[in-house]
Amino acid sequence: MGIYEELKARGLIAQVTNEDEIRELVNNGKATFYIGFDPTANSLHVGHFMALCLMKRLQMAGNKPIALIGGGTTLIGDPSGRSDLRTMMTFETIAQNGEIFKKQMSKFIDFSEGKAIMVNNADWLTQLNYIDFLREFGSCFSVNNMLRAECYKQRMEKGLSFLEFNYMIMQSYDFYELFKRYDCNLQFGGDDQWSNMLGGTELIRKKLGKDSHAMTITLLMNSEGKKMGKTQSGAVWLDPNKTSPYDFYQYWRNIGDADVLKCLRMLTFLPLETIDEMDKWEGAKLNEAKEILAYELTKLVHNEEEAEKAQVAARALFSNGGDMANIPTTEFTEADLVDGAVDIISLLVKSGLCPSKSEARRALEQGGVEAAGERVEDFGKSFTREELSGEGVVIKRGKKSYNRVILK
RNA sequence: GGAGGAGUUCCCGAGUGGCCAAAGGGGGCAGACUGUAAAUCUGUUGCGUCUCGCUUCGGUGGUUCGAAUCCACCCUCCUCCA
Repeated sequence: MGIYEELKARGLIAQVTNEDEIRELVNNGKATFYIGFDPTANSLHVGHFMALCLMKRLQMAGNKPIALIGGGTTLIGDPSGRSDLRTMMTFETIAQNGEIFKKQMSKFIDFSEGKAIMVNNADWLTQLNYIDFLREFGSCFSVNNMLRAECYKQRMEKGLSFLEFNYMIMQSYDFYELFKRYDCNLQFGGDDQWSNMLGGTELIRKKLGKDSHAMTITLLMNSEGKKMGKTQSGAVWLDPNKTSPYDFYQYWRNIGDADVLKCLRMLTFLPLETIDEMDKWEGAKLNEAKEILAYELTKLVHNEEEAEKAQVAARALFSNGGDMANIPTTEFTEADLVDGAVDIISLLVKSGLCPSKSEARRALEQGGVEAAGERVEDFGKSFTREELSGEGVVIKRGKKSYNRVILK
C-alpha cells in the first residue's frame, strides 16, 4: 500500500485536483509540497497538528515538505471559514508568532539539509509593488469567478472588505512563487482552503503553462459537525503553557464515542490494522480506545513522559489507581493565608477551577465542589496551614475538573 | 456622494422611558442517570465585601427625578441609487 492509499484509508484526503497524477507523485516520493500556516496566534493548535502529521507522513515517504509561514498573508487575513471581519494584527505580533511556529514545527518535521524547508511569504509578498503586481497578476484573476468561491459567498451578506478579498490572490501568488523557486508541485491545505488553492494552480497554468496540484485535508469535525480541537475556552493548543499536557490528554480522553476511531485513524501513527481491530470494540470497551488515543496524541505532541504522567494522574482521579503525584497542582504561599487559613472560594478561584468568585459561590451552592473527598457547600469553609501542607488538598469542581492545592 | 436599515450580555435574538442584570433559544456550567461517552430531565449562566451594592445594551456628549429605550454628533456593517 502506497502512502496515498494510506492517507485515503485514514480518511485524510478531502479533495484532489487530479487523483492519478497526485498518487503517482506522492507514492514515488516525487512531490515537493507546501502547506501554509498563518501565524494568527502565539501557538500552533490541534488543527495545525493534523497538517503537521500529514507533512510528516509524506516526508517519511520520501517527499519534500515546505512549511510556509504566512507572515505576509496574515497581514491581509484569510476570510475563509469566518463569518466576521478579522481583527488586524500588527506586523510585530505576526513576526513573533511566526518565530514560535517555527520552533514548534521543528519538533515534528525534520528540517535538516535537503529534507524540508521553511519559508516565510512575507519575504516576497511585502516586496511587491502595487501597480506592477496588478498589471502582472491582477489580470489573471476574474472577479466573477472569485465571487463564486464558497468562502466569499458566505461573506457577501456579512461584509467582506477589499483587503480580505485579496487573500486568495496572495495565496495563489505564494504557490506560483514556490513553484518557481523550489519546483513545488503540490499544495496541501484544509478543505476550507480549496478555492484559494485552485487559484494557485490556475495562476501557475496561466503564467507558466505548467501543471501543479492541490489536495485538501479533511477538516476534523466531530459527529455533531463542529470543528474539533475547540473548547469553550478556545483552541486546544500545542504549547504546554497554553494547554497543559494533562488538559490535552483529557480533551481526547473525553471525546465522543462516534469520533474515537476517526481520530485514531487521522491523527495517530498507529498501524491501520491495529485501528481496524479497535473498530470492533463497542460500548464501555470504547473507553480503552479513548485512553489509547489520548496517550498516543499526548506522546506525539508533548513526549512519552508527559503522556505517562497525564495517564497516571487521570487514573488516580477517575479510577482510583495510580498516584496523586502528577495531578494538576496549584501552589499557595504564606502570603495567601488569612489568619492561618485559606477559604474555599479563594482556593477555587486561584486554582483556576472557577473563573470568578461569583461562579465559585454558584458551584458551592449547586453542590459541585468536593474537597478531600467530601462535598463542600459552606461558603465559609476554609483550610488551615496544616491541612494544606504536605500532600495538600485535592479539590474537585464538577465531575471532571480537579486541582491539588498545596502550601509551599 | 444620496436614500433607507441595523449594531443588545459567549452566540442568535426580544425589549422603544421606571416593574431591566435585560424575554426566548443555542452554547456553557452544576445536579441526577452513566462508561471520564451520547441522549434525557432539573437547576444555573455580569461582577462583588451577595437579602445589598457596582458595572453592562457600538462610542462620546446631552435631555430627564430616572435612559438599552428620547436627542446630537461620531464609528462600523447591510440594502438600494450614483
